[in-house]
Amino acid sequence: MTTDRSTEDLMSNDAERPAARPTITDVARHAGVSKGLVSFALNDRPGVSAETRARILASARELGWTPNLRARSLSVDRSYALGLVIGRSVDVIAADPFFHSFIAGVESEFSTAGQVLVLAQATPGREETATYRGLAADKRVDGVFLSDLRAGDDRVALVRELGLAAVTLGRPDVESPFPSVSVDDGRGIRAAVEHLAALGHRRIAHVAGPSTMLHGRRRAEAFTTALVAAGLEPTAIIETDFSAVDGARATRELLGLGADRRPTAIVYSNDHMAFAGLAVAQRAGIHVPHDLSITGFDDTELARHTFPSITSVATDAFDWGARSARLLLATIAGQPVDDVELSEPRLVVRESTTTAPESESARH
Amino acid sequence: MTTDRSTEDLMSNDAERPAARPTITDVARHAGVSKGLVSFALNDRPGVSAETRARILASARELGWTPNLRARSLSVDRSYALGLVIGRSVDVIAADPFFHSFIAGVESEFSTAGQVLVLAQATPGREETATYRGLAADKRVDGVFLSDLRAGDDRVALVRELGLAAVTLGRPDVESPFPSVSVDDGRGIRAAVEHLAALGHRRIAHVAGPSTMLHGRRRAEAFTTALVAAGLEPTAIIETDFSAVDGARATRELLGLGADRRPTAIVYSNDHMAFAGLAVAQRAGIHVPHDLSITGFDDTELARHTFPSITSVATDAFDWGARSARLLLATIAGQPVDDVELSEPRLVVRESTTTAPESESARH
DNA sequence: CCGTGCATCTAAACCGGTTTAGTCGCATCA
DNA sequence: TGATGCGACTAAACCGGTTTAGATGCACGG
Repeated sequence: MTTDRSTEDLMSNDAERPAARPTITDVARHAGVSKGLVSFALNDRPGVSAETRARILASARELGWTPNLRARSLSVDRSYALGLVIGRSVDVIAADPFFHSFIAGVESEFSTAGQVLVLAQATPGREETATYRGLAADKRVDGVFLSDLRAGDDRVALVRELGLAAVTLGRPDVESPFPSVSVDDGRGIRAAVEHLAALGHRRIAHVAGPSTMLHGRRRAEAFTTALVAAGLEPTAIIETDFSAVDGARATRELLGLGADRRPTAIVYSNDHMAFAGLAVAQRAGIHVPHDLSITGFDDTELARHTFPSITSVATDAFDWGARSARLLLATIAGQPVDDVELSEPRLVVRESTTTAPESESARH
Repeated sequence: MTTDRSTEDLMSNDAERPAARPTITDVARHAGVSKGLVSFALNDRPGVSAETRARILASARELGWTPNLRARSLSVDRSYALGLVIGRSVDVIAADPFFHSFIAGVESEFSTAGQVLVLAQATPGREETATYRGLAADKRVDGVFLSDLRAGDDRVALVRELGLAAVTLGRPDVESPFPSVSVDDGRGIRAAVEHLAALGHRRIAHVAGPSTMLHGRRRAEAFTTALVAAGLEPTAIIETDFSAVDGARATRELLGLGADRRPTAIVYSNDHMAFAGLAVAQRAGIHVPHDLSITGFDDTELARHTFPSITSVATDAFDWGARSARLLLATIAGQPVDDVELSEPRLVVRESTTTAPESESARH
C-alpha cells in the first residue's frame, strides 16, 4: 500500500516546477533543426543559411535561451575569468588603496565581456605558490595579473609553467613571455626631487619601499639619479616595507640625525608612509613644511585631507587596471599584443612642500 | 601534391604533446573497473568493496589524477565559488580598508575548501542589479555576501529571487531568508560617547554615515541613545556619504557654529572622516584634543599614525569575513545555521580625546 | 548525362565528471 | 530447491554546450 503508484500522481503537478532554463536542445526542437546547427548559428559561424539562422535566433529569443557557462566552459576549455593574487600580508595591503582603483579599472573592461574577477589573497612564499597552482589546477582562470613584482620574481616562471596567460604590472627583471603594463614611476620621483631642488632644498632624503620589490627599488634608483642630476650630494635612503609603521620609524631615524645632516625634505615612496612621517615630524615639533618638506606617492584621497595637505605623485591606478585587463583579454584571445606604457605620473603640488629653511639656502 | 597524405606523418610525433592530465576514465582503465565505480570510490560512497576501493584510490594516486572542476561543476550544478559585489563608488571605497580585511578573513576559510572568491564592483542601482543577475545567470557563484546593507534593501529580494544563497553583513530591515553576521557597532558608538561624557564633554556632535545605509543609521541612532542616557542635550548630527571630503565638509559646518553651540567633541562614523576632520580643525587653528576631542570608527592602521593619534572603535573585519564565509558555506552545504553575533567592538583610546575645555566644564 | 564541388544540415562524438538502471553472482530463507 | 534480497559492479544516460564526420541536394562544367 505504501508503495502504491498513486503517490506519483501527486508529483505530476509541474506548475510547481520552476520553468527550467531552456537549453540549446530546446531551441533546436523549437526551430526544427539539429542541436549542432543551433550552436553554429548562435556563434555566427558559416554554414548556416540566412533564413535558418534568423529562425534559430528567433527561437532562442522567444524561449529566452541564455548560454550555460559551465557547459561552454567544459567544451571550449575556457573559464571566462581572470585572477588576481594579492601577495602581501593583510596589514600592509589594508592601507593601500591602489588595489581598489586597480580592480575597479579591471572590472570596467568586464562589463562588455562577460568576464569575472577571481580574487585571492596569499602571503608570499609557499602559500602564494600554492594559490597559483590551485587556480591553474582547477582552471579557475584563463589568466592572471602579476602585481607587486619582486626582484628575480619566481612567479613569472611559475605562471608560465602552469600554462596560464598573464600580464605583469611593470616590467619584471627576469625573462618574461608576458606582456607588461607599466608606468614610469621613476619619472614621478624625479619630478618630486626637481620640485624640491627648485625650492632650494639641498639635503633631500628618501624613505624607500623594500628593495626586493621592483617598484620600491626603481623609485629609489630614480631618486638617486635625480639627486645627481640636480647636482646634490648623496643623501640618506632608508628602506622600509611600505607600511605606515615603518614609514614612521624611518622618519624618526632621519629626524634624529645631527642638525647638519638632517634632511630638509623627504621624498616618501608612498602616501601612507608620508602620512605617518608627517605625524612623526609634527609630534617632534618640526613644522611641515617650514622646517621640513615632504612628498608622497600615489596621490591617495587622504593626501588632500591632511594638514598640511601633501604634495604627491599621481598615477592612474584605474587606468592601469583597465589597460591591463584589456591586454590580458587580448592575449587570451590570441591577438598580438604589445607592452603598454601608461601616461606619465604627475606631481600634484600641495601644502607640504615649500622653500628650504633659511639657514639651509643661506648655507649654500 | 599539396594534399599529399604524407604531411600528416609530421604530426605523429606525440612526444611534443604535454602529458594530458588523466581523467576518471584513465583511472578506471588502470584499475580495471568502470568509470562510474571510480566516481563512487573517489567520493567514498557505499557500494564499493574495500579492496576495490583501495585499488582505485591507488590508481588515482599513481596516475596523479585530480578532479576536473568544470566537469564536476556541470554535473553537480555547483560553482565552488562565492561572490562579493562591492556596491560603492570607487572613490568612497578606495579609502576604506574594511574590505581588505574582510576579504582576507573570507579567504582564510577557503584554503581548506577549494573555494574561490569572485569579486565584482558595481555602483548601486541598475548596474548593481545587473551584476547580481549576471552572476546568477552564469552560475558563477553558489552564494553571495550582502554587505553595506541599505534601508529597505532590494538586494535581499533580488538575491532570493535569483535562487542564490547568501549571508547578510548585519541584519537587514526587510524580511530576509538569509542568515546574518553582525557586530553591535552601536555598542562602539556608545562607548565613545560615554568616554567623552566621562571626560566632561557636554556638547558632542556626530558626523554620521548616510541614513540610507543601515550601519550609518544604526550608529547615528546609537549616538542619540547614548547622549540621552548620559543626560546630555541633543546635539548636531550631520549626515555624510562616508567620504573624506564629506567628513571635512561636515566638520567645517560644525566648527562654524557660534561659540556657544560649537561642539567640544565630535564622534565620527568612520576613521577617514575623522582624519579629514582632524585636518580641518588644525587648519582652523583649533587644537585637537585641547579645544576639540574626536573619535573615529574602524580603528584603521592610520589612526595610530596621525598627530595626535585618533581614538577609535575597533571592530574585527577579518573575523567578520571568516565567520561570514563559514556561515555561507554551511548554508550552501544545507546545514542548519544560526545568525552570528561577533564579539563586541572596543574603544581604543588614544591622543585625540581629552577632558573638555575649561570654559565648558566650568559652564556646567 | 554524369561526376564534382559546395552549401546546408544531421547525427554523433566529445569535454569529464555524476547518477541511474540494470546485470550478475552469491547467500539466505521458506 | 527455487524465489528473494543484497552487495558489487557495469553500461549508459546525463549535464549543455562544441565540433567533427557524413549525408543530402542542388548547381555547374565537361
